[in-house]
Amino acid sequence: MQSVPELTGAHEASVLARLERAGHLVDDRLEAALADHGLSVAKMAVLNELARAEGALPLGGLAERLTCARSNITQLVDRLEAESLVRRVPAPGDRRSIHAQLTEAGRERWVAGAATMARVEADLLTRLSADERVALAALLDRLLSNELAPPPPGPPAR
Amino acid sequence: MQSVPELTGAHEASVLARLERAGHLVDDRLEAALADHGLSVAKMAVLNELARAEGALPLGGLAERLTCARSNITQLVDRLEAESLVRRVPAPGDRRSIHAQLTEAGRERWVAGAATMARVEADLLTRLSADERVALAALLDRLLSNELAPPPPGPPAR
DNA sequence: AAAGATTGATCCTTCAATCTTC
DNA sequence: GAAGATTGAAGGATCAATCTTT
Repeated sequence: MQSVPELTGAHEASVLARLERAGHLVDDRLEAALADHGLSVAKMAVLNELARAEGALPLGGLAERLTCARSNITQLVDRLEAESLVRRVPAPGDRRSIHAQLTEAGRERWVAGAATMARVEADLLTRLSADERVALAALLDRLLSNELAPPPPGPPAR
Repeated sequence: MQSVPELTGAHEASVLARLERAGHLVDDRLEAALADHGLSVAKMAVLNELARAEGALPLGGLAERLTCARSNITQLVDRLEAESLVRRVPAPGDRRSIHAQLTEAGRERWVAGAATMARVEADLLTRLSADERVALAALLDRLLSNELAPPPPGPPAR
């Protein structure tokens, strides 16, 4: 049993730990509020894209916009279709492709869900002043700048 | 929320959206790095508690420390035990209770995993100065102050 | 062969129901 | 009956393999 790892990590971890907790807090609040409408964050993401598209979208396109695996979309749409919130329609030109479309019920649920999400988000941000929101956004942007540019020197982490 | 609904809405969402993305970024990096050791963030959380405990912990106690459902621990420990990283031992005084204990292999994997996590975390924070880290932590704390005190006036969100 | 979608396996998480022990 | 743990069902996500169409 060698010496306890971390210690130097304590300082760093605390910032990232807060970040994780904050992310989960937002997630949990949204999930809980959407559950009242029989919705979830994952379902709302699909409904959102479909509503913004003002028409049908290929399943692969949905996967791309939500940056997730195509098989994930297959199952998500399965559940949404079982609830009649979304409909699968054959793609016009290409018989390989399948498009997803909002139903009337789906559009109504989306409206309700979007209103709920906006309320939860506004609620969470009441603790921060306008200046603080700007400052937080800026700091997160600097952290996120990492996303497309993994540091050059040495292997990232192994 | 009395002024310009659309604009403030977009503004709020962008801060929260960044928060979610940042949270996922951290998660994904940790998950990818730990995968090289056959570990995951969830498994590391269990290993961490067991290592800190310097002995055996009841499964219910683990669920409490990780603030998750007890059934989650059951399955997590199932998988860890299948890999011989953790061992289930009968609790001394109470025949209802079962304790989990790190094996030697488990302790070794934990050491490797902890080192990897520390590296990933340090790596992610290189983009922020010491001052920025402090500022970010403070802002997140204010956001988190919401956690145990859901605003009193009016129904939270429905 | 490559693109689009699905299926099957696995992991992570929760809830409700169950079983044993207290 | 209540506490501790497990099981079963389900949502959510990923990857590898498969099937159809291009």
